[in-house]
Amino acid sequence: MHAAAPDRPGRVSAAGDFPGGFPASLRASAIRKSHAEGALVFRMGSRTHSVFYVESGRVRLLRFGRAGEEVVLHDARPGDFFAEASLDSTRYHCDAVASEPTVLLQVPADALKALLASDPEFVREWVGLLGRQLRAARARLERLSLKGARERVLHLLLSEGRGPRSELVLAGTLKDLARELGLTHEVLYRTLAALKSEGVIERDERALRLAR
Amino acid sequence: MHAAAPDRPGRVSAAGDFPGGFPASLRASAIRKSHAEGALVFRMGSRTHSVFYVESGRVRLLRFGRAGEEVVLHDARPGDFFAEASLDSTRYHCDAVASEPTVLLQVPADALKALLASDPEFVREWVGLLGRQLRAARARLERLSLKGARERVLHLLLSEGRGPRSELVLAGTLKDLARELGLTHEVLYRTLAALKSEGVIERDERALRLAR
DNA sequence: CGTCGCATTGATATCGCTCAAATCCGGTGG
DNA sequence: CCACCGGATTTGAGCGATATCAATGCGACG
Repeated sequence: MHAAAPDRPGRVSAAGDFPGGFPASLRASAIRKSHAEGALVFRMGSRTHSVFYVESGRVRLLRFGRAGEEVVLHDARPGDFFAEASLDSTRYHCDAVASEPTVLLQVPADALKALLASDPEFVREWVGLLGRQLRAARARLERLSLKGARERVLHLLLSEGRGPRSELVLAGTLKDLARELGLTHEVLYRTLAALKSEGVIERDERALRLAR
Repeated sequence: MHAAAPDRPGRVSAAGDFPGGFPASLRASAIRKSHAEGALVFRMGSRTHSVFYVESGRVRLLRFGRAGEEVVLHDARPGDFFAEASLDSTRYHCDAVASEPTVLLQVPADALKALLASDPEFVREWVGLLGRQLRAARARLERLSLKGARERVLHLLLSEGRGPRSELVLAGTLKDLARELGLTHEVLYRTLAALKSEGVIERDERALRLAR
């Protein structure tokens, strides 16, 4: 269920998909690039050329409805890969935008394919990475299919939290968390306040955990 | 965006994840097994031993909340793999239940790992499979993060439908579709009726499409 | 010190959920 | 052949939870 390594505390939207860090075997072909806040890393519909790894900063994968509503498909944080599923696709299927100043390692798709064809150890790492991301996406799916705000919060704690108290360290703001949970921030505030006053959870500066 | 091959019409919850069919290289190590309707293929928490391919029938991956609410994580149809993300995990993280009489090809994890370590062509197929499933899961995530019933239906048509009219052939019942969309069936019926009366969509025996 | 964004709380509106009932349809058995 | 049954499909009515609109406090930052 968990994408993160057991030695790290539970986090939200701040994965570090590759516990081992950036694979050494990819380093030679990777190009380091910096992006300013708001910069477009790639645009939906452009030809796929690379897979990316976040060294620092943050990149959001977005799609837009006709009314301009922005939907976050993925929120890549330091240690995450993104666009890794575009390997066998000819076009990017969403926009990638740096939501803060960001440094990326950009890996040409050709190099990655070559490595997959020649390095069994790397294959193992890469298949593991995709599997973890898939499980994480399905966990989020499960969470969003719950109806109530309270149930989603509790599900998040239970499935992502660490330790006997299901402690969860918040990576971003509560507004970010609200979006991750498919709620408005107002409802999340109220729900957390209610859970706290009922003695179900405890709140900390940057963490949530079950009370008992 | 699309998980299905371009030559097939858009479908819902009836993928066929592996356009090329069951990989020939896996056939030797695969075991064919039949399951009656309602049979448990594996249970959450048991040790991972195999990855599965649906020849015929249907398998649902389920998790249960404390109140017994059933959440469908995945609905595997003929041509789909499932539990493929459990390769590097030691325990299954959900239950797998045959929701109708089902024939599966069961592939021992060891055999799969061996193939990944030795057959570059198979690696390409497998990485492609995982990537498609990841994109499909994220598309569903995007859909569930939309607020209104109407928006979800339209998003489904736009993202899964085929051809100039975004035609979508329904694999199951409208109740199934409602669950896939995270709605009650009543709301889905009403929404479809409204969209139809407004001339936005057309409905067929087993298909939906944009009117225009 | 002024501004901006997050956090918080209040009031109201909206939309989907729940409960209910009627119809349709395929399948089954008498 | 027909009555009957169960499940899907529809439509209605009302409720409740979440969204929306608003206002305030607070801390960071220039």
